[in-house]
Amino acid sequence: MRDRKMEKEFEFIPIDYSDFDFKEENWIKIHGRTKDGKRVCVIDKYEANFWVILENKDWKEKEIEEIRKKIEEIEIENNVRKSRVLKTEMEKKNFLGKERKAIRVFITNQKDALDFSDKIKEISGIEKTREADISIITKYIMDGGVKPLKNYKIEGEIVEKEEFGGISEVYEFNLYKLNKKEELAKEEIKFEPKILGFDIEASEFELGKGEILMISLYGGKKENECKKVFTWKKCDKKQDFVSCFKSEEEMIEAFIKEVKKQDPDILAGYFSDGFDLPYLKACAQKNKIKLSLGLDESQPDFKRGRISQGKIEGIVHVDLFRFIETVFSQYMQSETLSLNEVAGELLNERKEDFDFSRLKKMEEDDWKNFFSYNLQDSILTYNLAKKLWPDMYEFSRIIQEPLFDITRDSMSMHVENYLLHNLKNFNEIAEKRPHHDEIGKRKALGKYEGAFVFQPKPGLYENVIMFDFTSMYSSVIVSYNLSLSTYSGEKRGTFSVDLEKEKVYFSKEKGFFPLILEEIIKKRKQYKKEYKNDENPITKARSNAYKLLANAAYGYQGFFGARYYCREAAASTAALARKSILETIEKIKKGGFEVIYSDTDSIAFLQEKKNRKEVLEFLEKLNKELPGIMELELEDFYKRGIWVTKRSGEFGAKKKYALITENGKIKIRGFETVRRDWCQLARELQNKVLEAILKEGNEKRALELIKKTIQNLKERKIDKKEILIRTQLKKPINEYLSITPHVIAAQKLQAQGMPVDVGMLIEYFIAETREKKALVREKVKLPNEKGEYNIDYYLNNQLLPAVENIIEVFNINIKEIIEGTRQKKLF
DNA sequence: GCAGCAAGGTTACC
DNA sequence: ACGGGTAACCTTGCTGC
Repeated sequence: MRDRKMEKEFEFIPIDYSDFDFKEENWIKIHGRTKDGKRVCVIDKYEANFWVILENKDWKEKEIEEIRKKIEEIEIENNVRKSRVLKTEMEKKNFLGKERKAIRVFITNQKDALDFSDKIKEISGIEKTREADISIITKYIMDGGVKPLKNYKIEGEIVEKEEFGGISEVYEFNLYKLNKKEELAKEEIKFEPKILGFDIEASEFELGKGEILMISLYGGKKENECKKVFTWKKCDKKQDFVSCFKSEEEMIEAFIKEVKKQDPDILAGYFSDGFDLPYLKACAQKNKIKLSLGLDESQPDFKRGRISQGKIEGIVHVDLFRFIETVFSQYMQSETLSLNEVAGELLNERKEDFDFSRLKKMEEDDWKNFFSYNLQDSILTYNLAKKLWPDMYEFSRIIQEPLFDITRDSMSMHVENYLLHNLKNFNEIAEKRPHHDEIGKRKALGKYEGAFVFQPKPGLYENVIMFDFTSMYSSVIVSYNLSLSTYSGEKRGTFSVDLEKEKVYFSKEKGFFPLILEEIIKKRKQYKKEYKNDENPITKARSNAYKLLANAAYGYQGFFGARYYCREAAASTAALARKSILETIEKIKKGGFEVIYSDTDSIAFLQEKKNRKEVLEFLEKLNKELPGIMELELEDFYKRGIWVTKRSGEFGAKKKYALITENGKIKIRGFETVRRDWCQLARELQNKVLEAILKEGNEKRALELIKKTIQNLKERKIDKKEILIRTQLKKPINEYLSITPHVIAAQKLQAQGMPVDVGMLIEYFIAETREKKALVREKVKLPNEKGEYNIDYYLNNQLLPAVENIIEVFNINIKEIIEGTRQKKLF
């Protein structure tokens, strides 16, 4: 029979993963492209299994046979199906670094693994079961399946229409049952995905409440291949990208048809998990049509989660907002992650303006603007997706998880998945994910001591040098072997760390977590070098992915939801990092330098009379004395630096300083200038004041700037947008115990009929009031409310606090200056 | 009624 | 439920006089 079947060999890029059950088997469906860009779907059988770890004792063969027999007899029956054990295999495995006797249990359906596991745990002699809680696709890849976005040579046979209950019938291309696969060398197939950006505009914000007014779709392999706005509202024939339809229903169907015609690999939206896609589905349902975007004609599937995840079969739906939020936000300058700001920062492109208050009285020109606005959103989304493609691609290949998950997982998940996919190199069985009660216990343990921060002496300094440790916490974990599997209750052959209340021990034998992390750090170095030799988006993304993984490893071990959570390891990492930085500070002092500041992994000190060569030689000497892979590097030489006092007390403020290099590059940390909850007026003034002082080395020009701004404020010359204060709403309005100005502003917003959601940035200003009011919140007004800004407030609560401590460095009291009585105090 | 401090709250640094 | 601790500094809210 078999030789009559069509066998074929082709090169293949796996892109999207899903699974299906057929009879008593789990199958993985992998959508992808051939080398020449044709769509194919490869299906691969997954032999569902998990592990049983036997108690640690001398086992007689007969006893084990009995246990295996008991396991093999277990059956599970639920509403959906009946499952059974297919076979068991004995293997020598490692669990948390220790050799263990383990039974691999093969079952008919991975989705029932936890149920089997529960029953098996009742058998005596069994210590625990593991890997029953790993998702089927992750487990398939862990067990040697086809890895996402790697290059393969596949030998397979065409799935005929009558096979597998007819799954190939709905497809317009071939499905192949995988017979043999071979992973090809690095990037033999140059793969550029076809991306489409999409965006909808609706009449109401609440899901499905209103109508979808228009849908835009933009992109292709090249720009402009698809450039469309679908609408059923007033159409202007002059806008050739607009297609008009008779109803919402027809518009949605035309959109689906266009997506099918374009046949993209990636459909990208911005906040589309939370808005565009579920809205589309709700409106399709309202119109009694199917949103059949999937390659198998299926509708998007919304997995439950904090925010739903919209999965489309065969096409990777990427919500760029989520990817940026979880992976990049901490490295971005943008104060919000709105499409406008993010596109501004990453692409130097902006959204178009549209006045939403026109929505109720739209005229022809308004519609024209609205269509154009809607199209621009899709263009930005497409351009962002193009820009971030190298990062998604590298993350997916390095972590070995499908694109869909890669663009949604948190950093802790990324670290965990990287570990899971590398365990086989250590013959390790994976640890389980903590249950609810375990998470509760972990959270209840409370905080442990963190980083050391040096108390700076306020002042303006010349020639400041900054050293910092490269990936400090990660290099501490690696150098001291700190992890769950190396954490030891015994003292023999161990290394000890003194924590606040206890002494903890770690084995000297290298554990898999520090070893995997060491590999990550090595690769980061290697690819950083590769990037420097060959600067392109791919080498940059590769180097960056390893950097992010290395930086997240410490947080992972201290995260209560982690499989490899180890509070002792996390606390020890912080303790040893503290010890290390304190020792280094002492050495720098002994080297004849004055240390000015230090936070966690960096040290700032004065160059004194040493030249740069001597400083670098000193750095080299320090490095030779550091343990393991720990490394200190030169961050930069600075021409000047300023540290100020706290507003309460005379001490130097931590986490607030500003530096300038010889080239005039300014680095500002912690000051109000970089805080978004201060008004623009105060931030800009502070920024200019810092710049003037750092550039000129004295306060003269800074004082002029301050006086001028205060004068403008008093003469009411300040534009409203400069005095707006923006604060994020962190929880629902009614949960606030203390009613702060931004809560009042949010209440007012709600009263105006605006949607108020957690996470929103609330804008307001402090206005003059007729009667004297004591509390700030009593003077709060929304930007669209009439009223004049409160001069007293902006002077005393915004401008002065922003510059007072900076000017104080020169022994000048700013209040006296502005009152005209200039007076220098004796120091 | 008000000073002084604690607590709540947000956003920064690394 | 989806990394950590350290720190500044705002406003409100309470206590005690």
